[in-house]
Amino acid sequence: MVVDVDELNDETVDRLFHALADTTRRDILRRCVRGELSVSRLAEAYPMSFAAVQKHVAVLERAGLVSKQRSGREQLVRTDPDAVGRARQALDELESAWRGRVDRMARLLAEDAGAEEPEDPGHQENDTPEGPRR
Amino acid sequence: MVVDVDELNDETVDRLFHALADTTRRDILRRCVRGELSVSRLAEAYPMSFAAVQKHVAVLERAGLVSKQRSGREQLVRTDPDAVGRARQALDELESAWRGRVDRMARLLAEDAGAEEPEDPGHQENDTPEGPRR
DNA sequence: CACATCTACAACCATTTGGTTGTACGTTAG
DNA sequence: CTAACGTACAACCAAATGGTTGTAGATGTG
Repeated sequence: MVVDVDELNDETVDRLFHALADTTRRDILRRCVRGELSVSRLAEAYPMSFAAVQKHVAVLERAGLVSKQRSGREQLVRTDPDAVGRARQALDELESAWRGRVDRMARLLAEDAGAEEPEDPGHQENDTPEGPRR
Repeated sequence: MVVDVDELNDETVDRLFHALADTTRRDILRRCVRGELSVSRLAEAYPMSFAAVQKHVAVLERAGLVSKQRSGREQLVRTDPDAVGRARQALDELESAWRGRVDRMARLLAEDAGAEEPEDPGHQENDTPEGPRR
């Protein structure tokens, strides 16, 4: 769903996967899919304090997985339908390296190509091996 | 293929996404796709110590994303082609929550149903707060 | 109005994470 | 055999994470 051409930079993907790497947060995502829920309503479902759930929602929000909308004194949380699409895209970019999706693959492989290539879109790499230690 | 009916429990998905939530580790995955690399070879590519890279590889290994195979005095790392498939499956399970229903109508219905403890088809209903631990 | 709710946020604490250095051990090269 | 290499692992450290409690500000309700 209109998720394709975006460039997902490292920080974005970091936040995305980090947000997904917690059972409680994934459960919050599932709950807020079928309808907006207030934070306090959410908090009732988990064996932790309101503040803790608030923090989890904040993590999801910074990752772009949910958004909050004020309604009176409540803050309604709803998951962004395109969000999982972004995570999927990040996986696609990984998977394409060996699943043969040629279009993205070229750029990903170009970063190294077995020898030394000046282009390094993904990661800072020591073209001059300055010695890993120290 | 060969990725379908597996049960992905919470811990597994936690480890999977956590392993993916780091730029260096994702880069290691990409590098080890095109061929096995020894850990020390990998370590040359990053501005950190050998031991640090070793730890990253260990995280990827516990997540099932790579496997190591001894070859002489070297330990060759290669990524598991099915691994990203497992991550994708975890996303599928999230996405199916709102892929399987007509979005806007679902939200309208959910406003109502959500107010009275809806059954939770497809996931562990957490209405009894005993939920995820860490 | 008084009061209960819902939220925001700060301060604090224990554990984990991501990095370091140092040491030990097996394996290959000279 | 000796030396260099590749690895494993322990000990240590700073910072982030995930949780707590407490306080305070808006907002709805009697």
